[in-house]
Amino acid sequence: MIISTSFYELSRLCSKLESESKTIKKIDLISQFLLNIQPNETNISILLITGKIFPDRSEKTLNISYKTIHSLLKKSSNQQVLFKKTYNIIEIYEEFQKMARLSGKGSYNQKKSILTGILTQLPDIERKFLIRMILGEMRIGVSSGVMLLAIAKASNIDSDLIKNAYMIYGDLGRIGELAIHKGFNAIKKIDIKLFRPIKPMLAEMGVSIPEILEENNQNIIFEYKYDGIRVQIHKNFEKIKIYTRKLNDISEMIPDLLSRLKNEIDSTTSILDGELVAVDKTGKPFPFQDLMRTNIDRTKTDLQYKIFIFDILYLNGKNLLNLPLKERKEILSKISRGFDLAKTLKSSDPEEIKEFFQSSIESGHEGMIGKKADSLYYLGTRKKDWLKLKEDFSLDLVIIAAEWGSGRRKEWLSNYHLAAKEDNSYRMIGKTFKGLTDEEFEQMTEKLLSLMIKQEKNVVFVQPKVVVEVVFNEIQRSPKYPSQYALRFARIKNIRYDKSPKDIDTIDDIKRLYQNKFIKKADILKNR
DNA sequence: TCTGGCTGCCC
DNA sequence: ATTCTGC
DNA sequence: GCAGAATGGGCAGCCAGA
Repeated sequence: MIISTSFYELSRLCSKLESESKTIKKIDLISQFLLNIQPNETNISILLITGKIFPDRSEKTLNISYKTIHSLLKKSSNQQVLFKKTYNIIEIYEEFQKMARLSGKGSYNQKKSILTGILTQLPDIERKFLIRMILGEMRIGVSSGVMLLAIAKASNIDSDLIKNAYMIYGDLGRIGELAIHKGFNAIKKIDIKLFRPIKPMLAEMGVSIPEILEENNQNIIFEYKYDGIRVQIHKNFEKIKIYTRKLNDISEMIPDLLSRLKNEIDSTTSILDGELVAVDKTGKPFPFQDLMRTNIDRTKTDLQYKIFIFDILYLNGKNLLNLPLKERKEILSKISRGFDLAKTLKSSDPEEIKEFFQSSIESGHEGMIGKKADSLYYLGTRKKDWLKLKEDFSLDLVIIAAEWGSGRRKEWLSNYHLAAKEDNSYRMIGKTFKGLTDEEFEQMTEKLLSLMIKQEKNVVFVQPKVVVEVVFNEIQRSPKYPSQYALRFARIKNIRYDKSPKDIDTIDDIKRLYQNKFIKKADILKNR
């Protein structure tokens, strides 16, 4: 007789994982669990433990998140349920599938009633983890990385092989199922397949040009870093698809480029890596924000899409991932018949490299990326082999409010509302939670509480006294903040207890910075 | 039919 | 996306 | 050095409710 695993047992595992900090022990717990459940539960258990519900390469979504769950919990908290149902893992998963299939009129309410049904029946521990699964935040210290190791342990297959299979296949649950129940040969067989996107390699943050040169033995290829959407192009003769970093298909966004790719890439089959941007007729790039505005009337602008290709992963049936970058680049330049390639520089002269960086900035781009010339293409991971440098800016701003954190930041005010000066008041231009150490969070919490004016829900409003130096990468148009501006990627660089809020930067300063960026960037509002 | 809120997905 | 922290 | 957690802004698309 087959005994299916209850959702309670899965929740118990999650609970144990939450209280266990050692990675090795987590791996132990998970692999034991995976070996004890039924074969047809492996796939979905892996997805649920890692908070995924649906695999990376999947169009399915629940369209349920924090707000919905919060409102359901408020309503259902006083309902008494007399007959509790016990769910097994598969039943829970079927409910998720059912919710994902719903769409159209009445679907949202239907989803809510399904979810309420489940939530009211589940005991606390199961409810807690079910909610976290839906939110995609398990907070149990297990994401794909640890899960891969657990699968490797349970299947007794080398973890690098498992990892590689996952990065190629894009479905951790299925990889686990194959590894544990079909074994080594099934995993080894997994190879790149056209129109099944693979996880792109990622870059780490770099500090400086000398650091990049030193890190990589001077043997570096530098490349412009374009501010757009990372895209992976799959091409089989006439058929072309474009995928994003998270493996979603965005081919429909750029029909013009598809036909250019047909004509200007000389290959029968290929997979290419690049960045999608929008430029005006002089070649100036539009801000990222405007690249994303796909539903405005484009007939009144001179906006056109471009992809700058910088890598090739596959050509005419051959996997190129294990060729050194410089060889992949050579192949790429051979097959491009006029299609745009990312601008590159091979040099170890710091002065020349600095000029290259400056020219990227002057052309309106984001910065540059230094890549080790003999590095292989590591799927889905950040490696020191690729180091990025971006232009950044800084402002002195004042904290006008703060939000209580969650998880390990529960006891601290950890998310700060930042404001610039305007006349004699302060106008909010964004939030940040980045840049402080635990110790600094602690001190900052104490300081801000001493300046508290009032608390509303999760937000503590304070007298504008604490000045911080905030680093960011761009000033954006904001539809949400009264100042009409917002900072992109804001983080605190320094706490300036020495500085008075009277002397901080002003909304006028910010406005000027915003307008200045259009010297280098294209302006979508110009012709409208 | 319009508006606003929520979610997902880009960064 | 960026940053910090524990392993 | 890696993996995970904690959170940022804007835009499109969908749905509910007025």
